[in-house]
Amino acid sequence: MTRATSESAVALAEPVRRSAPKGQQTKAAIVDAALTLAAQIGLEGLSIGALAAATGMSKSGVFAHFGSREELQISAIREYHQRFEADVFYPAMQHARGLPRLQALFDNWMQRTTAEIDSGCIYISGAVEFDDRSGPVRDALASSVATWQDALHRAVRLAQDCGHLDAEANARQIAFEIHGLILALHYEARFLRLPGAFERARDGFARVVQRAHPSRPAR
Amino acid sequence: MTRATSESAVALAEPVRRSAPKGQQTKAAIVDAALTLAAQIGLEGLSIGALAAATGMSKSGVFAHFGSREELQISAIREYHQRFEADVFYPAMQHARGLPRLQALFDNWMQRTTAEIDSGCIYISGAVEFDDRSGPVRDALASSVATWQDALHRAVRLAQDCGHLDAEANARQIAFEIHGLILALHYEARFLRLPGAFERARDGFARVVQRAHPSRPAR
DNA sequence: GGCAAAATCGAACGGTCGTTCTTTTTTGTC
DNA sequence: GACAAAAAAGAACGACCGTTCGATTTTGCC
Repeated sequence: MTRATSESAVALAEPVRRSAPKGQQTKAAIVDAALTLAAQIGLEGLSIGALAAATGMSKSGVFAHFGSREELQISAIREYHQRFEADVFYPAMQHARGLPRLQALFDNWMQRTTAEIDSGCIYISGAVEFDDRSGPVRDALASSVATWQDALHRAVRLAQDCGHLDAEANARQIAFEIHGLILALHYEARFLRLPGAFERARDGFARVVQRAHPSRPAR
Repeated sequence: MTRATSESAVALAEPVRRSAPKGQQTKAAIVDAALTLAAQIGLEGLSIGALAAATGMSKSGVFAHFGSREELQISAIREYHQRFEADVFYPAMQHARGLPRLQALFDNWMQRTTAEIDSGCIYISGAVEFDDRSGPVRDALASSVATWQDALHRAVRLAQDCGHLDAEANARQIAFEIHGLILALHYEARFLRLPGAFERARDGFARVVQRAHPSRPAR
C-alpha cells in the first residue's frame, strides 16, 4: 500500500519527534524480549537463539544489533535499571522528604519485588551469576546496584536530617537491614513459595524504622 | 608394589570399617570436585566435561557414576547439606539451649557464609537458579533449605521457651529477619565486595535479639 | 593365577551455543 | 522509480553440551 497523504501531514505536524529509524525500533523490541527472558532464566540464560525465536527474527539478525552477547546483556541491564528507577525511585520522590519518602521507596521496592515473584529480579539473580566473575557485564550490574544503594542510603540520611530518624543511628546499617528484608522476601516467596513473606518484610521494615525512631524509649 | 603384611594387620584390627569399594571411593571424589565447582559457578554450571577434567577421568567414566546430570546435581546438594549440618548445626547443639544455642547457630552460619565469600553458597545461588523451575533437583534443594529453616525456627522457639526471648514474639518473623541478614551479608560481601558487611550482619542479629528480649522496656 | 564383575575409557550421536561470513531484502532519500 | 545505505536472513564454523554404546582395563574373590 502507498503512503497516505494524511500521514505526511501528521509527520509535518510533529517535525521534531520524527519516528525512530527502523533499526532502533527493532533493537528496542529485542531488548524488551531480552528483559522478559532474563528475568525468568537469568542473564546467563540469555541466548541469541532463544531471543531470535521470541522476536521472530533470525539469529544473525538479532546478533547484528549488539555485536556480542555481552553487549546484549549490558543493554538488558541498562533497560532494567531505567524501569527500576521509573517504578521505584521516581514515584517515591513525589513524597515528602524524610520518612514518608523512605517509606514510599520501600513500599515501591517491595511492590516490585512481589510482582517479580513470577518473573524474577535480575539485580538479585545477576548478583549470584556474576559474583565471582569479572568483565563489563559484572561492572554494569554492580554499577546499577550501587546507584540504587546510594539512593537508598541518601533517603535514610535525609530522614535523619529531617528528624524523622535518630541522627545517631548508622544509616548504612539501616540500609543493610532493609536490603536483607527484600532479599529474604524474594528468597522465601519466589523460591520456597512460602506464604506471608510479604507481611514479614513489611513488619520488618516497621521494626527497623521504629528502632531508629527519635521518640523511641531509651533502652 | 605388593601389599605389606602390616596393612593386613591393620585391616584385621578394624574389621567392620573395611575399605569402601573402588567405585564408591571415586564417586565421593567426583562429588567433592562437583561441590567445589558448583560453589563457584553454580549448580547449573556443573558440567560433566569440566568435572572429568578436574578429576582426571573421562567424561563417560564420570557420567557412569550418576546416570544423569540431574542425579549428579542432587548428589552435590546432598553432600552440601551434610557439610552444612556438620559446620553449622551440630557444633551449635553443644551450646546450652535457648539464646546461647541460637547465637551459636547464627555465628556458625555467618562464619560459613563469610568463608563462602570466596567460594559461594549453593543454598543461595541454587535458589536463584531453580526458583522458577520444577523437577527433582529443585525439590532436593528446597527440601534441604526447608530442613535448615525448620531447625532455625525451632531454635528460636526454644529460646522463647527458655525465657530468653519474649514468648509473644513471632518466631517465624525472627527467623525471616535473621535469614535476611545472612542474604544481605552474602550479597554485599560476595557480589559488591563491600567492607563491613560482616559487622553489619552481626549487629543486625544483636538488634533482632534485643528487640525480642523479655527484659526490653515496653514501647 | 584365573575369572566374573565392576569400573573406566574412547568414539560418536544430535543438539545448542556465539560468532563470522555472504547474500538478499528493506528502508530512506533524491 | 532509481539507488545507496541499512537491516535482516541464511548458511556455515568450531566448540561444548549430555548421553549412548561397545571395547578395554581394573578390581575383588575363589
